[in-house]
Amino acid sequence: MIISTKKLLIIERAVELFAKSGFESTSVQEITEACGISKGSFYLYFKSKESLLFSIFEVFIDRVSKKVASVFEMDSSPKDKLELFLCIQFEEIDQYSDFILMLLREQTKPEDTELFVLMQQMDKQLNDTLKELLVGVYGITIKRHIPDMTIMVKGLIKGYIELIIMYNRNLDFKKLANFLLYRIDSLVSGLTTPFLEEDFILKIDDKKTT
Amino acid sequence: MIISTKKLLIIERAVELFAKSGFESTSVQEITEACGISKGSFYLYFKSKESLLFSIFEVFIDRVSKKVASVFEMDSSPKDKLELFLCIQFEEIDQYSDFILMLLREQTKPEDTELFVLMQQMDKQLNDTLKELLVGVYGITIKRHIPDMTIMVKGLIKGYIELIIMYNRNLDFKKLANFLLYRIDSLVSGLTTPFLEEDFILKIDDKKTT
Amino acid sequence: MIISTKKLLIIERAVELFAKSGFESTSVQEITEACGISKGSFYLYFKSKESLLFSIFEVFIDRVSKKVASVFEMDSSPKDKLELFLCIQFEEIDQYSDFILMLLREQTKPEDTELFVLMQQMDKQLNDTLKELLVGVYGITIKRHIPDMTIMVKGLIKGYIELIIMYNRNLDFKKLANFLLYRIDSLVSGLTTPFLEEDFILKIDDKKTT
Amino acid sequence: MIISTKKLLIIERAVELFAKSGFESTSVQEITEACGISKGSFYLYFKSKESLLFSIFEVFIDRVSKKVASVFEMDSSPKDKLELFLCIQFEEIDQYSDFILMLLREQTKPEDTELFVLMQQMDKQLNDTLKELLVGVYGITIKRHIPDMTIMVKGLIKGYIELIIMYNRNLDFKKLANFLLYRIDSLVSGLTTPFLEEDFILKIDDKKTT
DNA sequence: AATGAATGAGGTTTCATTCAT
DNA sequence: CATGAATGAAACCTCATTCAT
Repeated sequence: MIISTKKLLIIERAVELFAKSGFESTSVQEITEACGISKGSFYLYFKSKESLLFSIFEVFIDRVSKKVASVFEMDSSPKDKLELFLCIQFEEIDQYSDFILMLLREQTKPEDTELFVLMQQMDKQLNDTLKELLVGVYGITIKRHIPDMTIMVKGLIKGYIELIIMYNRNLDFKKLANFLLYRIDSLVSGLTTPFLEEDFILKIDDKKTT
Repeated sequence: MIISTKKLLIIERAVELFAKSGFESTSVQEITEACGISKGSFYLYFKSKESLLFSIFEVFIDRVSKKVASVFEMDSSPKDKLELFLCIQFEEIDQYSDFILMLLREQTKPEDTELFVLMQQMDKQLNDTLKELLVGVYGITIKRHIPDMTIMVKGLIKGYIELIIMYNRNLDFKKLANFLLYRIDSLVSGLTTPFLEEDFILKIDDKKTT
Repeated sequence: MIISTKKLLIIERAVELFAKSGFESTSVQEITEACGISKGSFYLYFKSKESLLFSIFEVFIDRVSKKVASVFEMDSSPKDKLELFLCIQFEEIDQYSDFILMLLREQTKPEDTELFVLMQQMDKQLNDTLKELLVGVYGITIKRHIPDMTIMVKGLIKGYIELIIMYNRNLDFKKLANFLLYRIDSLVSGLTTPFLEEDFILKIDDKKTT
Repeated sequence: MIISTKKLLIIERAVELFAKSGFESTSVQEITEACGISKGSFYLYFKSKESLLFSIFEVFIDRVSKKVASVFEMDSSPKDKLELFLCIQFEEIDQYSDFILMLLREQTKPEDTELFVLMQQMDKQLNDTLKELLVGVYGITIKRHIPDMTIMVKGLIKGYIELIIMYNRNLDFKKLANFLLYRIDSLVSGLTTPFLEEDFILKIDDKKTT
């Protein structure tokens, strides 16, 4: 991931503009104007408007991945790792929140798009990470509940992220992560029969990678 | 809410197309072709492309509202009502799922749009309903946890809805609702100190209505 | 000129609307709405939107012609007739002023249009009338000056009509006609060499009728 | 007033087309075809079709203003200046005649349009110029007759201009100006009681500038 | 590397007119 | 006589992209 200064400039300005008005509604013209460069120059750095979106996403994923990786390299208890992981989700998404909101809104579905693939890879990565963390914390007995737990933990995270995004709330991420840790505990302790089959997530993620 | 047959036809086809390709990326041309009518006819039934979006939303809200209202009128235990409520969310959103996904993706932010107002009203209504149901089930001692519980329950619902939407999974909504009912039980029983203040949701919803 | 009640209703409402917004910018829809009839009905009475314009013009010409004819039938001095003629011009055009203004603005040039022909016939009629009146007042010696005098008298009339039209001024038409009578006298008394050839107007009007 | 070559090309071709078929009836398509450029290019030079009209008008006013200004700077008798002024009116309007005719026909009334304002400013300027010239030639005793004289002189000019415009007559402008100079003399010498009040024009022009 | 003029396909919308009822 | 749903051509305008300089 080596990116020229100019390319980064375009990415940064574009993130802001996309966040404000959406992808379709932001013209290349507006982007180049915001960068103080010519329209022609844009195509020197990006093959198309869509490829810019792709680059933005790449940069974002790169950042999150690095942070998550650092969590695993740390020498702390599984629970602390899970808590840290939750915290990172909030921190990162807080920074890119407007852009993420745009992505949610605009990303056109076509399942073959490069961008879509990227999003799915990211989701799979998130699923894997969560699984590892949950098994780390609750032992292998949790395994049959992984699909449900993954969905539910992601749901809880999303619930609070929406608050951050939609209402620009400044929340104490550390406290929130700690709070959620105990909610996850509650959920786990109450589990009996899983709703989803054990290999549910697996199946989905397999579809993604093939 | 009386809607002519033709208008309803357009709405239905449009929901499908919007779901597939997004709002901006679906042309009026495509919609009318899918309906087997002329481009001019479209504007007989809708003032503009955007007003179609508005109508779609109205129809959706109308349907959900009626169903939810029927839950409250029923003569069953609070828990059954909550379970039924969860079930309705899944059923309804299953039907309109693709369209909802599109809405999430495309709805341009401007906070003054009629459409945006409609969405917020719907959210407030959802919050109120949830609150009433939760208090019904868990008593007034739950009150200080209402903001967190609202966010979390909505998060759990969203988690599974995403499954439905993204992967077109046919799930057993009744079983899912029952499953979630017990998860909510677990969450409630583990609650200690709230993360959000008691009047948090209130504040947000107030901002919406003023 | 026998016109059905409904047809007259449409004509009247259309005159108002055309005057307000112009011909091109007034839709048949608006006209029929103003009349409280259906769009289909319009085409029962008029072959097309343009034919409506034609009808309006016909009605207007019919009115002016009748009034002018009555002047000639009167038993008064030539000068009084000329004065009366001037007065009629102001009165009539005052009534239809807004519509006339629209006509000036919008009438598309194409020299073959029925409407254009009608306008030219009307102009020729005006020229003939003026000629007869001027010769009546100033004798046959005025003949060589008829082209110039026609142009100039029409110019003077137009100058004041513009005042009426553009600024909605309520002027005393009788006084104005009398005032202009003396101006015409001044002009005639000062004439030496004509600027236009004697048969100038003739040539033009001939072109019109062939 | 610096205008790019291409912009000027569009203006020139547009003037011709507008003159032939009117503003509303001339499509941007037709204009660009006449210029040998693409539809998209048009919007590189003009924000909208209406703004083109505005530009055309600006160019025209600019030209006339410069010519009129040069008359005042000349070192000749007042009468010669008036004659020259009349001549310029005919010359300029001859060149833009068709377009002017279109303007008369199409300019939609709304009194707040930028274009409308421009037209009124131009008229006021014309009134002021005429007043100055008339006072220069006939002395201050003419003052109480200025409103009537302004209207009438403008009427006379218009009478002949219509000839030029409607019938594409090539007239000898110098001879015509000289001819009209004597007609104005006649009119002035015959004046007794004014028809319009002395401050009439003033009032109107005041309304224009406020 | 950088420009910006030029393109043209495609978008939304309007509207005069027709025709089955 | 009357209706109003339906049509489809044509209008204005936007925008991603290309290319000669």
